[in-house]
Amino acid sequence: MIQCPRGTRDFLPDEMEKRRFYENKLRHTAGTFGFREIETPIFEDAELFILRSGPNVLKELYAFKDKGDREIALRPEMTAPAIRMFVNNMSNEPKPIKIFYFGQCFRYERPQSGRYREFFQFGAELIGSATPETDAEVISMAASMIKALGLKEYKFRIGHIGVLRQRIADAGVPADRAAEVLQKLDKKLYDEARPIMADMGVTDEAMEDIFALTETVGGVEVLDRVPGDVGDYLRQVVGFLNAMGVVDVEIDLGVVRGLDYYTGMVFEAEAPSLGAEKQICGGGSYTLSELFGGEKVFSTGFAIGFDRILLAMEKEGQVYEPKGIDAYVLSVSEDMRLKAAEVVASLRAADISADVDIMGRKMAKALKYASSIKARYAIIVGAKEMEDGCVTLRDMSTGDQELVKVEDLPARILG
RNA sequence: GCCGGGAUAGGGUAGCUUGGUUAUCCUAGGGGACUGUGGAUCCCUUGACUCGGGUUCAAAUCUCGGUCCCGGCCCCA
Repeated sequence: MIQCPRGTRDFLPDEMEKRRFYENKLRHTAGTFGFREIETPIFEDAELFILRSGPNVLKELYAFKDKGDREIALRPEMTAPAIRMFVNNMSNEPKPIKIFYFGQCFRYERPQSGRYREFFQFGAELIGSATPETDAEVISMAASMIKALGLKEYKFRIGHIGVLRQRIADAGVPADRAAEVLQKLDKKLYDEARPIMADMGVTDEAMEDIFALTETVGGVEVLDRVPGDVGDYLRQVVGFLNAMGVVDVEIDLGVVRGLDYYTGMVFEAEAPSLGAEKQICGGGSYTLSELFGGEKVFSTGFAIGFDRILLAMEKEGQVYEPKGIDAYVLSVSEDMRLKAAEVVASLRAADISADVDIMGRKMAKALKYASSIKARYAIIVGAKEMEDGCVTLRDMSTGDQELVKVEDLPARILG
């Protein structure tokens, strides 16, 4: 027997129906914010991802040479492809550009709960604008999406990477070693950060200032402790968020996020119920386009870990009931089978989801099957009723039956 | 990449410590009892020891390795 490759999954029809249902909620929400869907290739030139994330991503990339000796990688995320698309095809479109995407991504990592090698991301990018409203718009959409999915327990945190980067640069950390320091700060490993920073010539006083900054956590009032433009900027972002009804956000200047290209506001959402892999959403403002050969353009984007958020919803007890079909047609006797085929075809033509017995089952078994596929109605095609051009319409949940003319069936079922 | 726990019909399980008939039970699938009415009952039937090597007269059981899953670490764009 051949199993799925490590870290991949099969989605059976019930699961797939559920996933589509929630995907479409996300698509719908994006639509209400004026974002439009795009699709990019599942594989790209490996260089695209290395440019974005640095050569160290290579070890977690599904990368290979194709038959034309091209270095190819399965996409590990979709921001870089989206921005590549913008640079190649959309740079002259009126700004701002609002796009979103949903699709699978691939990372060569050890799978664990909420982490797969093939996983699904929903993301959006707002390109060409750099105002507080831009950031608020994006955060607000992310928040609306989590609400639309019905997740209850989650934490939303907004920070600003620019102020932290500036502060550590001013303190004497060289640009090429900033990532090292930020990584420790992200985990609040101050004791490990101290010797590293001391080695770079950062004074104790400057260090403690920086640590205090990353400990700036709480409501909007904590921004009073952040002097200058950044404090004002984030206050404006929060102001717009409040105006749009997003109130349950926390300021946390310790939100660091991994990559160099984030320039300003950054945010994350996590679901505490998930354990080690609890981050369900992450994003921020950045510039990437110039890396891919375009002009420098400010953007704000985010991505939702679709598998994780579904897992979190499941842990909260949210269940999705498969819809089933509208009608199941069965014939009472052999000589009615052609009539049954006509009936089911007429229902389908009327845009009703309808199935018909094709196994020659007896009525009892056919009804049992209709029940198991969650048919709302069984339509019993028998010789007696057919003399008057009728069939028996049986409501599968109540057991009520009535005689209905074949031509009246669609209206009766849809009504 | 590191540490630990696992894997028995489609799903859920018993058996493993102490090797020994035809591998347990529930559920599910197919057929029948029921000749024009489902979700009940009964009967028949389908279907599994993760894979490979080793020890042994004999391995689901002991042992080694691979694969996959789960918890955690690293990483997390």
